[in-house]
Amino acid sequence: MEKAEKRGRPKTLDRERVLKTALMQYWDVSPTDVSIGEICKLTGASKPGIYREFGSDDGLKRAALESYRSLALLPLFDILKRDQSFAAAKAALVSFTTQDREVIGLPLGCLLVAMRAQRDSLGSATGEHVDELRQEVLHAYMAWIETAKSKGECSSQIPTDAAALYFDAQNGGAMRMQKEGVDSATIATVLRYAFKIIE
Amino acid sequence: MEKAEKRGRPKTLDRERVLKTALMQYWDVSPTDVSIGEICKLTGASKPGIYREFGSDDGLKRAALESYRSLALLPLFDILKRDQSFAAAKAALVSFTTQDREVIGLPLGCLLVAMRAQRDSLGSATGEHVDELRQEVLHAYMAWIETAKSKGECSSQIPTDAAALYFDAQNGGAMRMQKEGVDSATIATVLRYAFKIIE
DNA sequence: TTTATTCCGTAACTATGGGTACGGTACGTG
DNA sequence: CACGTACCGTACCCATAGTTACGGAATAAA
Repeated sequence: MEKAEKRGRPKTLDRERVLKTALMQYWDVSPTDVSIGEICKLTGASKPGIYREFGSDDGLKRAALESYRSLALLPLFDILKRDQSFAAAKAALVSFTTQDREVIGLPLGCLLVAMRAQRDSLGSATGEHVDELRQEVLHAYMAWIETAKSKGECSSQIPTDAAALYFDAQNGGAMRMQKEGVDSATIATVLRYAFKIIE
Repeated sequence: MEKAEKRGRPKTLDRERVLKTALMQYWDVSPTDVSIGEICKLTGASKPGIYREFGSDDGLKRAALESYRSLALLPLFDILKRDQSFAAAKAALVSFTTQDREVIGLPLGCLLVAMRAQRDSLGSATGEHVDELRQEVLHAYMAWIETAKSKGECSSQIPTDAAALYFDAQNGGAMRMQKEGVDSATIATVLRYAFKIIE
């Protein structure tokens, strides 16, 4: 229904493989310390091949970040949107954040957190997408908190936007600790204390 | 007593100026996005001059970080060591963290936080100093918390090391928000909520 | 089989940045 | 005034990384 026999030389570049490899490298190493050449070595692709597919280094990073959204951000949004008590959601956040990454084969830390820290060293397309995702995350927290407030499960004392920044900061702190080698149990302890405050 | 008239051509390189310029650039821009050449342009020094004085890029960064300790970390330690109530210290931390940087002529954010985020891209001397300062910060928090516990101003429920990580994470989050443009009032609100939890 | 088409990948180009070789210069000393 | 000393800075080296020019190869259509 789609792979109609096209003219010309067949494409051999494995887009998915390049994209996944780039994502994992950016995530595991650092978005600014992985070169196109490195991705080529790891995937067997050629540099012009990658440029044809993604346009530029910026384009590849942007595409990888978009993949990251599907892979790591959507599950977070899912927890926040799920119909459950505020306390249950907070507990789910703690487990989600501190789950054993090795078991699921994903790197430590958070790519969005890393990219935010290097916002100014990124290309424009990637940088702007970072901003968009950050807004999306904050909006998700806000919607969640508003719901909790309306159900009376969360004090209306704290402004919703400040609370969203607070939760986002806690998550960012946890991701950083994870990357720096703090054990999951300690991170979970810290998070549970952090999440007690808003209730 | 010291500046005995030495033989040879007099030194013209202004060490303090280079050091201060480097510190401010690393702090304001990013420790990994400021080249030696840039420092030269800004100070009028020559590259070999800087290499003679600091040995390497790593040496200059390390020296700048040490300056940062005196300038920005010591005041923090001072607050934590001061003989005051736990609540007063927390309030002092909030004001210290959210003080108007423009007034005192210092960049936004925290150089140590930025360097921790790029730990692996730094030279060995700088990287190791980052680790040392991080330990020093955590120890300062721990000593402070232990004192508060002994005075009964802080619950002994939470493990001291987790509490130290918690305070450090809050400070890091605040520094990041500041750098991303969140206004001081909002940051202060977030911090006050964060600091309520431990009491 | 020829042609149009589409993608391939080697081998460059260019810019940046850490680092230094080396001839020169400004002093005190004899 | 010549000599030793200590620092100066131009001009270069070299590695890395983003990017592309270009000749070639593989396919469908004519």
